[in-house]
Amino acid sequence: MSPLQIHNTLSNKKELFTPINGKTVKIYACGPTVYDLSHLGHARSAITWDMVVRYLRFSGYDVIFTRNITDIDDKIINRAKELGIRPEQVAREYTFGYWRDMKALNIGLPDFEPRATEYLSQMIAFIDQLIKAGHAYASEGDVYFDVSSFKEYGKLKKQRLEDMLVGARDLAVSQQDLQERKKSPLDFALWKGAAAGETGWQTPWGFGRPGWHLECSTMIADVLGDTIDIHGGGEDLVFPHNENEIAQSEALHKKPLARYWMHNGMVNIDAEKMSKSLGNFKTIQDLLQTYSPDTIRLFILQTHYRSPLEFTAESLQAVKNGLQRLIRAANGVSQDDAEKLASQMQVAESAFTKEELRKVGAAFAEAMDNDFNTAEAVAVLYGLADQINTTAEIEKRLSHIYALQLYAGVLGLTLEDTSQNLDSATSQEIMSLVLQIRQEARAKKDYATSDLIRNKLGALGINVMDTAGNGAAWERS
RNA sequence: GGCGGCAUAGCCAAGUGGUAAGGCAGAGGUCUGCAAAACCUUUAUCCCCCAGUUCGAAUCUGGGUGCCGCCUCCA
Repeated sequence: MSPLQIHNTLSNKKELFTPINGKTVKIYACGPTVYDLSHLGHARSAITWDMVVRYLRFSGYDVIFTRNITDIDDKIINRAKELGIRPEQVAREYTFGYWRDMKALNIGLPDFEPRATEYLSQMIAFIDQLIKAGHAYASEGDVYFDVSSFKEYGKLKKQRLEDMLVGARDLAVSQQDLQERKKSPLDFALWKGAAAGETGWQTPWGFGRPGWHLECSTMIADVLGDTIDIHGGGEDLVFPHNENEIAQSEALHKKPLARYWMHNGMVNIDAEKMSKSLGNFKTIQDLLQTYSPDTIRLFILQTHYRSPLEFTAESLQAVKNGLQRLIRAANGVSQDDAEKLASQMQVAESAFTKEELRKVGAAFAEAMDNDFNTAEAVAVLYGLADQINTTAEIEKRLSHIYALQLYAGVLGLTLEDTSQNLDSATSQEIMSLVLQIRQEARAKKDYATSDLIRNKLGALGINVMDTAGNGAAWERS
């Protein structure tokens, strides 16, 4: 097994990755709250975990990957009010939207994808256990986690309780009535009371809905177990979300929630974080109008997952241009090669075992083993493209094409050549051009040429029909 | 105010002690009827500034400056 190193937010260091149980790796990543269209920030997060899962599987691990969907939340309820529809409808619409976008971006399906509304009974049981264990208390229809009961609170964010209290003071002033129900401003809601008629569920503590952090703790315990190998999420979730997950789960189970905590960096626009609240986001749907899924993925993977990623149209265009070279190389530069490629992939696969490609594989693995350094891994892909383009030896070309496709695939890049896919407007123009050339041949009484065109088109399933005075019309037969 | 992170060429971006990957853009060239593609050459004596440690630092230490994130919903 490879000597994979992973940066762990808990220790703030790179650590050698060793799974709890042999080759099995249990991963949980925080998914979206479905109240609006997904944007590039969601894409970065999803692509990051997709890349991690793909590489771990490529390295020989059996990965169990779980990603949740938060489908009940204040933001969803507020959105529903704005739109005048039920929260369930909002959640359903944007859940489908998320799935559509993830599929478009070639992101693999998680092995489990629990939704918060499927976990009410488990969440209620979780709260009940926390109360019985003295880690939570009910207060006027709400239930709060007692932060003072969990000594390690703040270990992920690495902030002392006293310092956090200072920070929480302003909030306490602005939300006086809320704070009066809590023992400490740092205590967070496990359950929020709701008025009758609002969306909610009945519990021993009253009618209401779950706090946001609770679902992740509950789902992890239910789907994967008390301690998982890797927990992933956006950097902005470190505090309070992930910190609170740790508090809930570890207070109850007395075991570490996750051994490795991984966090992806934010996407910035004009040096500011892309976020819903700032309104400066680019939706995945919008981006896909202009850029291919591979372009978006390569744009994200050319930066290390923990670094901030600056979004500009220029850099996305630059990636698009660079990707062209990889695609051309991966699909054979000439038509000849493309045809041979299909029939000789077997040859390529056997040639792939040769020594020179071992070095390429080692370079790729070395990059990825270093905390998933995809920027370096991408450089390996470009190196392969150079090799392909500078040799005329067919066997070497094929084996390197095989390697390029293989490693690109580990990064989730398809390198699919869509350069010859024509839209219908373009097809119309081309037919118009062909028929114009044919018309000029007929005008010169060059019937050999005009008949050749008509017969060839006929063989392609296109009927050409000459008219008396309006040139020729065509249709698919 | 507290905590954390970042500063590398025109742009994007790797590199955490051994003498600056890769991509884009630019320049020159080869090939070509002309293009395109592809290929070759070229583009940071230097990695925000100052001081220090070291035989040796973009990489370590200290001090500045600037930017960002979290502390409130957020991938």
